Amino acid sequence: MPDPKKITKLCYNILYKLYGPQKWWPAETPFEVIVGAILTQNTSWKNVEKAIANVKAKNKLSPAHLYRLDTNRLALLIKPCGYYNIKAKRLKHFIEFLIKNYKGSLKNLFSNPTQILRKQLLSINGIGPETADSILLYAAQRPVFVVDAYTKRIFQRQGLLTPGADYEYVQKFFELNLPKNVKLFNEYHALIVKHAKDVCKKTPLCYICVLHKECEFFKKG
DNA sequence: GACCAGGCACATC
DNA sequence: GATGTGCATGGT
Repeated sequence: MPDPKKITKLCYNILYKLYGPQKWWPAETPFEVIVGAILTQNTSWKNVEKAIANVKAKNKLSPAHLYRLDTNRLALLIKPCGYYNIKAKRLKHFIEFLIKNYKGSLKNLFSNPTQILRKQLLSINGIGPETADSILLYAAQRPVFVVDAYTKRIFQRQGLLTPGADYEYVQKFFELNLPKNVKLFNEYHALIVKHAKDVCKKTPLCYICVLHKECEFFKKG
């Protein structure tokens, strides 16, 4: 097994060279990041865009507006992104948490240290590890590595992760082998998603795998 | 008409 | 603790 520090960095360099900066998260405000993070659970981003556009069109994209909006009406607005009934409830759960504990202010919520903040987010019904970490990285600008199905799939195929690796294990694999840097983590996760959608899915042996086999670490190994 | 998409909570064993 | 299931639309 090649040095994981070198491999994780090399992977990043290959992806960045292939696709360039991804400019994530695609949102205008931190609050929009959070809404998008909940709506994109097991859902294509295209559908989430439609749902968010509907909410914006009704001028409801703020904690105060969504707090007052009836859950069933909210569900209809976000219908295009699927699971709309459960996602309407999940959005409500987050907003009620924010209003009750932080007077509806993200700035107040984000004044917490990263680990406290993560625990608080995870305590909200409907926010699991990936959603929490997406909020931490892309809305609160914390150096937390976001793991998703793509990340596991790609790095398992390359033999860098064991098939059974759970969320925490995969996250630590990256966090321990990369410099703790918000910009790097931001770009890395975005590049993995880009790669998975563009190439990895369409070929039996994805592009990055091929490049890896040609690289010096695999030749030595 | 299958199959998948930037997960999560809950039931059951 | 591991595994199975419901949630649902829109694109390929």
